[in-house]
Amino acid sequence: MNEQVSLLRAEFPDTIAEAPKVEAEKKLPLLPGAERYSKIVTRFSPNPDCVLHLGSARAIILSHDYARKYGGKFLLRFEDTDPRLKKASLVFYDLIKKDLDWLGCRWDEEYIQSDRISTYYEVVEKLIKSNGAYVCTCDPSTFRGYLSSSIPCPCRNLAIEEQMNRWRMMLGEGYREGQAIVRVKTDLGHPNPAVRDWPALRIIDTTKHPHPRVGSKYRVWPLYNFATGIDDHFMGITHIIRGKEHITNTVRQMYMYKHLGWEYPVAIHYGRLKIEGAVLSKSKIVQGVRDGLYEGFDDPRLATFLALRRRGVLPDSIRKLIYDVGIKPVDVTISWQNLYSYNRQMVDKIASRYFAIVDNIELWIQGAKDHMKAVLPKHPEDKARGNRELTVSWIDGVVKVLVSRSDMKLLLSNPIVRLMGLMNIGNVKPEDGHLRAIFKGFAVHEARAARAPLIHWLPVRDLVKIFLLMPTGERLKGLAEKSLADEPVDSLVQLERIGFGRIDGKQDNEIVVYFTSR
RNA sequence: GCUCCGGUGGUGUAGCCCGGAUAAGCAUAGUGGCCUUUCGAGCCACUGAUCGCGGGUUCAAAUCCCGCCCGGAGCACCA
Repeated sequence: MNEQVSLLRAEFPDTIAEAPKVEAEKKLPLLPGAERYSKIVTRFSPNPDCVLHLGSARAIILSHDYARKYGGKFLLRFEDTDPRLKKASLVFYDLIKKDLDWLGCRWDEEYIQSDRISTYYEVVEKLIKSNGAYVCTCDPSTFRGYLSSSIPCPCRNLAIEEQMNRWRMMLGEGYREGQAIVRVKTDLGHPNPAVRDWPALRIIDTTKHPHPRVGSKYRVWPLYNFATGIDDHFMGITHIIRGKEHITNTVRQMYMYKHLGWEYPVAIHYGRLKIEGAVLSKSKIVQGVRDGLYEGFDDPRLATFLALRRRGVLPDSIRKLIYDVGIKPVDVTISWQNLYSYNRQMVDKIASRYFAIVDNIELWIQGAKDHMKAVLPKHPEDKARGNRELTVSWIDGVVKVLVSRSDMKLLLSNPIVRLMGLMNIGNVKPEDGHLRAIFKGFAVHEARAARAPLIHWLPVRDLVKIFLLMPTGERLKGLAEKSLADEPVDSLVQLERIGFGRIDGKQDNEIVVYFTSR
């Protein structure tokens, strides 16, 4: 068995889930009402009108992980029943699945509501025949009038045959868009007017607004509560984990369940998850991308999963964050620091170290010998990873290195400063366009004894250009040691004293690094 | 306005349902120290909430009750 695992790991490193997840899973609180079911079934049901972002993380991770924890099933269901206002786009069906894969939330079954229209038609007929629904032809504003005074509209109590007749007219060409709607009967005296006789199916002119998948095949489309309620029942969902904006929807749907003699699943509602400063509105994201305000759905300024992945955030960091936040109905505004902290704990172990400088200044060192070599480990705790070597030589009788301009103050105010892995220097003075310093020995312990700051540096030769993309969208040009070029695309690295990043690509002798965090 | 829900240190969370054990645990951020050829990780210490406000019940309340204030969600032929 172990042999097989190690073989698998060697061949397909991505197929094996790693340990941190197990540790995090311990913190998942018990699922309410789990004992009532022999098998837990959860679902994630996005509208494919945008890519997924951090705001969906609670629904996805909790639904998936609870299903796994209890040995149940996790379903993916695309809710694309609005060809007009919240119209789906074909690309998003695919991108959403990629997001889920990346998050490690593999689904057991997949459904698309636009494939299930006939099911909804069957149920609505059953519902009409059992006097649980009716076809309303009232003008919306007149209907609202009846509703607010708890008066049944003239359509509500028509005979069932007449209702069926109207329903067939809806399906045919008997009514135009907006002229008829199916409503589910509830309690007209319900304290919340929003619950009273809610709309279940409406007509959409799909010749004008074709559905991206099924075109103009259907003109009667179910609304959210109807489609979701039916699917949750037929798919055997035991636990619905969704945002608290759906609380009244739960109340609405329970009326339908009662009409049909179904048992409503356990519904858990969580609050909105925001992250400071980030735009988490799907319409704004889509609009921003379309207008060119963002580079794409993976623009580092966005909190989409695509962007987080590109920036080097690991899915398990998001998972840990979600576990930490829990399932309360209150809205939470997470700080990026929190995410970064979880991420660092994992990335620190895997990221190799390199020197890089964004804004450099030359430092000329007198008294140092020619041909020096600094040997630094790629990872301080994992020596097996090997070393990187930086060499410096005399140029016009001095050793020239590059240091970060941001270290200037530190260089000028300390009697001794250590260039990591190379030597100690002192007497730093600014000169026209560069800094000048004097060699002060090699010994680390001397630097430590003098409480000398340690700074990173670069040789003036053997460098690669880097292009650093910051989370703010800012683009910084810089230089890094040559060995950074050996890092494969997609690997996570630490640019020492700058922060963590992900190698995004290499082009024109330049390495593109997406900055993750300090 | 109506119908719901919630308010614990900068941020997030535990505890409250079944009131008492340290007048509040943890994480993160902040500060200091140790360690260390990174401003990372690790270790240690410190800072920081009288638990939204006021009243009540009780020997005892963050935990129960009432009022108030504040915040959020819903009130679409959207999901």
